[in-house]
Amino acid sequence: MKYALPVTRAESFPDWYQAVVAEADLAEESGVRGCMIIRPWGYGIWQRMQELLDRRFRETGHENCYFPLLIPLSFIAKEAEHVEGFAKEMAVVTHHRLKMIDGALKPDPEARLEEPLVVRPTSETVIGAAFQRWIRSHRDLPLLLNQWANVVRWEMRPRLFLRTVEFLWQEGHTAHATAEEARQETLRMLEIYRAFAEDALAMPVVAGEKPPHERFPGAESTFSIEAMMQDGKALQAGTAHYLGTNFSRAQHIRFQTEQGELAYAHTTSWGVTTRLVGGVVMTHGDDDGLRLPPILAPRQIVLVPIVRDRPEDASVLEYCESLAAQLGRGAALGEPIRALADRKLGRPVDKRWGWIKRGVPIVCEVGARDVAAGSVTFVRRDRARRGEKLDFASLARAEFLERAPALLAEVQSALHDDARERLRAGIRTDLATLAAVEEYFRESDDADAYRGWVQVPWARPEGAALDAVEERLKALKLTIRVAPLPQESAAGERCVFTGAPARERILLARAY
RNA sequence: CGGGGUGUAGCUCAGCCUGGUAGAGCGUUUGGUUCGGGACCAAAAGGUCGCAGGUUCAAGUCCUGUCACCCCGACCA
Repeated sequence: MKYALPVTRAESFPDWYQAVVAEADLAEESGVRGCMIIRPWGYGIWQRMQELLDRRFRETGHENCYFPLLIPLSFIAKEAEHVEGFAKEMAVVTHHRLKMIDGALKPDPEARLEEPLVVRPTSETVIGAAFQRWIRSHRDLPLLLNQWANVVRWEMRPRLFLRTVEFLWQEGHTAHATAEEARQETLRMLEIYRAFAEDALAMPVVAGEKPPHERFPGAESTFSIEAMMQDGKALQAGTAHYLGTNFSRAQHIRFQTEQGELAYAHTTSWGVTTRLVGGVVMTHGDDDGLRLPPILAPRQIVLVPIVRDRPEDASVLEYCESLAAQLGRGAALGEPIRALADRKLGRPVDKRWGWIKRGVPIVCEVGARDVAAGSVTFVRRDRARRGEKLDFASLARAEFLERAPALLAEVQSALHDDARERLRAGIRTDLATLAAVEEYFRESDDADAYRGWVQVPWARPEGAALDAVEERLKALKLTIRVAPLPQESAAGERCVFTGAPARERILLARAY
């Protein structure tokens, strides 16, 4: 069987991932380690994510703003755990001028900055400094901000979209009068991420709380949504942190309460990144390339005119253009349909496979026969093949126009259903002992064999006991993903690590 | 930062051991045949061999230095 990609998922999942990113025109290496060029199709997907999320943020009272890329070193130094967490991966600006020295362009020693600036790895500290000035009274709270920005973390092992040195994200930062309100905000944003992943990305996730050693540096508690990729690994797809008063104490974010007393504000931060694009690839992609949920697809229906340098070409092109325009006046999934008549020069077969690989939900071919018959021939990308061949269907033009919204909705829910079933089937809950877990994950002949996740009872060990747990998990390349929310009672169960009475259940998985 | 690699045409790579006229496939362009389920034939264009030194009559090839990137570990959205 011949597929559109040079490598299948079964042959090598990592190679397959790279092939999709390249063949679907999502992104490419830039020549600077860890920094990627996001191509128009990949950026279009990110922009759709931005549009959909930004709407939800604004609906919940958040305002967008923008803070600087460069942060004084002294700002970062204020929160001790924060420094420790990020110090090792910081890009630092030390000079402001270049000079020709011995024939080479180098930083001018005379132009050394008095205080080095770091390229933001996240913005808690700069935004906190502004909060400190803006928040004086309980009337200034809550303060609900968000920014869309790029950040830099000097990661050791970059992979396109999944872990890049520079990445795009949104970071929300809020300040509240009480711990309770800040905790609610944290959970509210977690829920927005969960619903967005499920509804827009058709990517099923488990939302929950991270164990202490996986917390954001400086956070009181960290929550995340975790998605299961087709190789069984977990991908952290969004995080929300309750920061308590850690940052406000470090940065003197204080206000006068209604009673006139001085109190520290409780802050939160939350974010999702361009990693989500990689998550969509590894959730929905198949051996013919990307498959995009229609809500996310920059183009939902693409019409490929079958032209062959013949007089009838003009009527074919006109048929495509008018069909695309008509589709665009219709609506699907709550928005106008995004249709495109692909008039670019080039061979129709190449264009067709290009759109298949890019994951367009419905790819149409319109030739002279369709024009004559008044019909539309199309492939649903979510189930593109019948046997070895593309599964083309044909409908009368009017019928296609009428059915298009339903077809797109069907593709959206079919992708979601498939992924949801995979997540459900991929979580083992019946491994009652650590030995059973170890056996399950033990390296076999095929080290990358699909293993999925394991849910086990957990007593929340701390200190040395937690370190011991970490060490055992590390040997299996496992991590604790989250304690899923909402938690059912774990009463009567025993922690698989310590044997102590369980307090909750946690998910173990290999992770990206 | 430790270990292992790779830099040669737009892309993927061969050539290096054993120094002697710069190569292949894909892609691109042109012409022709074919053409609604990734067609075929022919021709053409395209490279200061990562960079800097050195050895030599002669360096892509040997030596030294340097830079970049990739893979495996520690780190991570």
